[in-house]
Amino acid sequence: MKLLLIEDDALLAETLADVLRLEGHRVTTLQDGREARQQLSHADHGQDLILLDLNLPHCSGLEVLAALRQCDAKTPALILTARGAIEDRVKGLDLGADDYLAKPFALDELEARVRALLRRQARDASLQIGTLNFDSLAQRFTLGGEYLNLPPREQRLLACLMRHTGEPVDKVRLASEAFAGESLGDNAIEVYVHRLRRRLANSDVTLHTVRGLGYQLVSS
Amino acid sequence: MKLLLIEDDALLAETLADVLRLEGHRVTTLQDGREARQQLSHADHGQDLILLDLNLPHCSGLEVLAALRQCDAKTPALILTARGAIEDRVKGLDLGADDYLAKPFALDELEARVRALLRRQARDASLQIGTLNFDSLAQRFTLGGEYLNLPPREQRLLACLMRHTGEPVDKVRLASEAFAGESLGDNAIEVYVHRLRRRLANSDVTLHTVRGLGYQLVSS
DNA sequence: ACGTTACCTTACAATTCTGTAAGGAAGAAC
DNA sequence: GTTCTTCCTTACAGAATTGTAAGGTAACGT
Repeated sequence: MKLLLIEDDALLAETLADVLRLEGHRVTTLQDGREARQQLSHADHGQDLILLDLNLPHCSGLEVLAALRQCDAKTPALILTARGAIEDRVKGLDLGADDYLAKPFALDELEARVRALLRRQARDASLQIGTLNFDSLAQRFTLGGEYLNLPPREQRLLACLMRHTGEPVDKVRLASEAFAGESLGDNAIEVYVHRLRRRLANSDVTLHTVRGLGYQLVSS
Repeated sequence: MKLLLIEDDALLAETLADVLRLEGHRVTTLQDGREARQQLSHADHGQDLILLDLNLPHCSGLEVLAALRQCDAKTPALILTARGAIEDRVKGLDLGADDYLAKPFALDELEARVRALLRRQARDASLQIGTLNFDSLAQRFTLGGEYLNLPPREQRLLACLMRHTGEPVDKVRLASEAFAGESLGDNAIEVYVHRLRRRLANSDVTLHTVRGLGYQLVSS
């Protein structure tokens, strides 16, 4: 995931960026408010999450946020603010921030909040892995540009796996997430997996089994 | 908006509930953890936002949260927790909470956070008409609380109609939006409509035909 | 190596979905 | 009214999906 960190304290910025990189994200940092505003004032800035300090040189964080929300209501923004500045936080949330963190904060907490925001964002984005795409608006899969018509059970299975791209999903979880409220035969999921694999053959997407942990989609 | 406040301190609960009611929300309160878990462990609890104290009698707030997320990944949950219990907050966020507030907190801040969560929720609102609901996360329909399993063609037809709730959708549009890239028989859509109607019979949702303009969902 | 467990594959019958066609009903236009 | 058009309903055969069972394979622990 691509994160943009806007923070004028260079030391803090580097520390945070490192922590987030360890979590597997690509992090860009900016020190200057005006620059940030410029970069965020067109819709395709390409970021998945903005971390924004409110106290910036040249242009306050609130202004940056306002500029961001003017052209992009979707990308989540997490505000970093000095403890006690409640007013600012309230203003920030009402301006369209999704969350804030009061300095000083525990790094664990930062990570947890970033995870929470990215998880939520992942819910609405159209899911993609390799040439396999799930358009959440049209409710349809495409594979290599072609529509992929799946029976309901396989569709739910695949959608669930795509929602958890990168991590293996075990059968119990699949049963409760993808087939909630439906009766499932003994080895039903294994059979669905098998049938899905047949459809995904000759594509760049493979349904790996992670023994003991579940199934996982990977693009080769 | 309907809020559920789960907080064992009766005095605090009433204060908060009053504040939120002043903002125009309908607030229900619960004191007991076990009761809360029970009420939230089926998907159609009907709440728009859960405010959850972690320190509850009989059943911890984290358990309540886990039970909620088991059957409903959608409804935002805001955790209320004692200041300093960072561990709990991190756990809560990773369990699927959307936000937390450390006690004691300013009422302004509570209001701002509730607004932020409800605003966000409105963005990815699930489609609803009468008791018919389309959960865009789970990719599933429910009708009167029951899952409604539809064949792919009927599912696309219904999803398309729900996306245009209120306006009639004509056959050409249905063909291109719901069945893009698929060959359609002469009167195929009429047949699908007929089959869908059979399934929606005995519900509060009707599929009206607006002669010359298309089909339209209405809740009676 | 052995047994155990988890997972794979296959096959088949039962069910459900799909396309097509044909005839009927209802509204609009004349 | 009549005619035309649009939409409804029904039925049926072909196709696809689903549940189930049975036997196979591969990884794992001891």
